[in-house]
Amino acid sequence: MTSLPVVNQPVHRSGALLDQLARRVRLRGESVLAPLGLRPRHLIALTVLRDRSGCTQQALAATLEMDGTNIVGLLNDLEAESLIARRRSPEDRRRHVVELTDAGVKRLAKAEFALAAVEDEVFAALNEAQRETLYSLLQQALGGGEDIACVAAINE
Amino acid sequence: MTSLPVVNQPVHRSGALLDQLARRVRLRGESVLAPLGLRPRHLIALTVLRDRSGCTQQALAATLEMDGTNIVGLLNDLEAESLIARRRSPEDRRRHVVELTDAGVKRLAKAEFALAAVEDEVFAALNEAQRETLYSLLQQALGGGEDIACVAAINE
DNA sequence: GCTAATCATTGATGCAACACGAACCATCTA
DNA sequence: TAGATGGTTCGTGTTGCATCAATGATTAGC
Repeated sequence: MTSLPVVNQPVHRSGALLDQLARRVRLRGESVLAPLGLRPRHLIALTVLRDRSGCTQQALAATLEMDGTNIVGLLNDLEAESLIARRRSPEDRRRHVVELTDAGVKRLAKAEFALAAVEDEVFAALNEAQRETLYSLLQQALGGGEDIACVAAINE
Repeated sequence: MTSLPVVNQPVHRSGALLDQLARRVRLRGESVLAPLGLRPRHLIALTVLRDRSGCTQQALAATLEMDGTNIVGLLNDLEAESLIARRRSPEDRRRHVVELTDAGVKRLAKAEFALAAVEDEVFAALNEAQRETLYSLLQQALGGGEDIACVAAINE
């Protein structure tokens, strides 16, 4: 190979940091979300569904990387409050197609608004531009991964 | 006010994304870490301790935002494998000062090396520069927060 | 049309990560 | 000397999952 001076940077694993930061958001977020009748994972599910409405439960399980049985319970919670709706898929009537309802969209917006203070606190050390950068990096990292699974599931 | 076109961006809450991405890393990381006798939270603790060796357990509890009693158990695990050492603080002999041992540093490096493949997979959609940006943003966000508590605890 | 395989659902069981409280010892502080 | 504080131990409870087993509805292979 070449004699390029391989920089050999000290690796910089983000995993632990990510975990820790997520924990902080979750801890504070829980108490903020509670009055809205939501838990962190509900919020995640709603967030995912906003972008990918019309997902199969299987595809949802894939993106959330959760067991199918747990998805059922989670959707039960959300459906009980009419935040999502399950329709049977026309092509394959075994499948349920999950969609965000208007109420769901509103509740999600409400939750995000309520979380503003929380994120301000957790991300206090970052300025506006940095937060935006962080957001788009996260979005990109997540989007690149299992997105395909969901889209494929829809299009097939 | 001015007639500047206020962009009114759609808020962009990173919380849910952060949670979701952290979950992915954790899920994959667990199986990689297991052979090393570590769990995710051990890795987090070691990571924190690398930067802030000589922390009081209280300060550690603050940064990790964990209950003091659980810190004890966590440190017991790490001490049992000689990855950390507890010394009594000279100024206040009630306090334990926690330090990373050489073995701890090595094990941590080993773990991070083992996690390379995991992060490559999870951050596949990000290039090298983006990953580095993400890392420093996370670092900055975390450092800005409870850091003070730890440093203050040491310096007082 | 009979027989798999598949999707969603329910229920049971279990584990691990905590939080929380009570009681204890050693130590510092007033 | 009395009271607060840091760490430790133990017990208890909760929650977020995974996992396994069983069922009903549907589709697909032959």
